[in-house]
Amino acid sequence: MMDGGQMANVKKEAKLNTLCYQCLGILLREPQSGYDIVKQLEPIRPVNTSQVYPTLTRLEKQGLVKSEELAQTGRPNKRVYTVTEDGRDVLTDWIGTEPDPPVLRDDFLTMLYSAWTKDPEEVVAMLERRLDYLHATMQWLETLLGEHRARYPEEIKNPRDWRFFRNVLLARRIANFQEEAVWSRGVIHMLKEAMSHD
Amino acid sequence: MMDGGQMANVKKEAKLNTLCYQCLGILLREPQSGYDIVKQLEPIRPVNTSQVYPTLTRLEKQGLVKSEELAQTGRPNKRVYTVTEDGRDVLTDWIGTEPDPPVLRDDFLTMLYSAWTKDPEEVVAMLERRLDYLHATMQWLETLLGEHRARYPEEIKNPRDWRFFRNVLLARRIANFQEEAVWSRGVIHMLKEAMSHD
DNA sequence: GAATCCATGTAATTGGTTACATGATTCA
DNA sequence: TGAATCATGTAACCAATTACATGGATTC
Repeated sequence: MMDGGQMANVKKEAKLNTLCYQCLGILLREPQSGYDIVKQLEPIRPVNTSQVYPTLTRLEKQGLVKSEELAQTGRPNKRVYTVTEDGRDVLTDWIGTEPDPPVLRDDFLTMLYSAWTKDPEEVVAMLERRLDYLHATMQWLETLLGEHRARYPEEIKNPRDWRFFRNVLLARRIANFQEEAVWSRGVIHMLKEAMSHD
Repeated sequence: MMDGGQMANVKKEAKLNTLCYQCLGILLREPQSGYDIVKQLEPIRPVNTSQVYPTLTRLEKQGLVKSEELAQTGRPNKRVYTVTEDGRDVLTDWIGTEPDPPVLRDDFLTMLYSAWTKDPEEVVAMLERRLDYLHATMQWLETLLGEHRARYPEEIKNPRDWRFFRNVLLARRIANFQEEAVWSRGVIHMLKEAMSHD
């Protein structure tokens, strides 16, 4: 309050990376520890503790989050982080700005890129294993989505509640995997067609 | 030929990253320069020259590619790289191994994750701008795919030709964008529904 | 006259992964 | 008895981006 002008400066100087905004977003839903964040972030963006802990320390130094030690019995103490007013402002100022184009890193597709050097049968086998992976991941995501919808049947309809966006973002990922499964089956079909003409 | 045993060792020691395999794959299609690789890689995986040039130097030191200077008139000389036998072996040995799970980096989705802090109208505006981006990118990819299919109508049917895989991989990216566009319109619809009930 | 294309690189910095260190509790 | 979960961190390394440097040819 007293040094509002200085705080505004801090806000403008801060150039944060994606992980910072992801941490702020997750902590705004509910205050929690670095360990919790890593687990919550797993379905969206796998990240290591060795990256999260220093990030939280940095955010605290910048005054965007604050923390307090929470004593626990039978397990190690927790350091629980909460988003400050400044942190919330930095996050909401960022939302709506022009994002960088999305980037997909997928070694499987890199392999397919040069799969013309392989026997078509081998490529079919690769795609079939990929389908197994896609189905397994989809089932996991569908379980998460089902639980979410069962637990918050009303909140997921309210765009002012974070559960609305968790609902649609989970649905999007599932649709994405579904679409890749359809495509994979199409490519398998094309490969088998071509093989039958030899 | 003389030191085949040593070469086999080199092959096994080499632990390459994704970019290395992408460079080997692109050079196996056709020998070309670092500059060419950056441009060819653009629709799949945007990468800087400052990462590609050192990578090619490293691959050459490992004997996986070889290069020769190509004199040009009216423009700078080119260093054209070609994949060696060892390089081809390293690449084909890698294809078919278990790939790391794919990772999507997308700041737009990170923004949506915390978009419950914003007015639903603002979120609708964000999604509509996203649709513009999606349509523009799709049109670009569809142009590339159309040209490819027109130029190689026979080759794209042959799974022993790299053009087959370029065809299906481009189609996959387009389907992906298409699917996200459908999803975006769905979310816009849900937001407008919720807004009308206030 | 300014911007873009062609062409190759180095240096500095940030982002991200892997390995290491510690230690109690719970479950198979 | 060994593995997994909870919990926090540091150190070393590899991956990737940004900035810098150079310079002729072409296009607007």
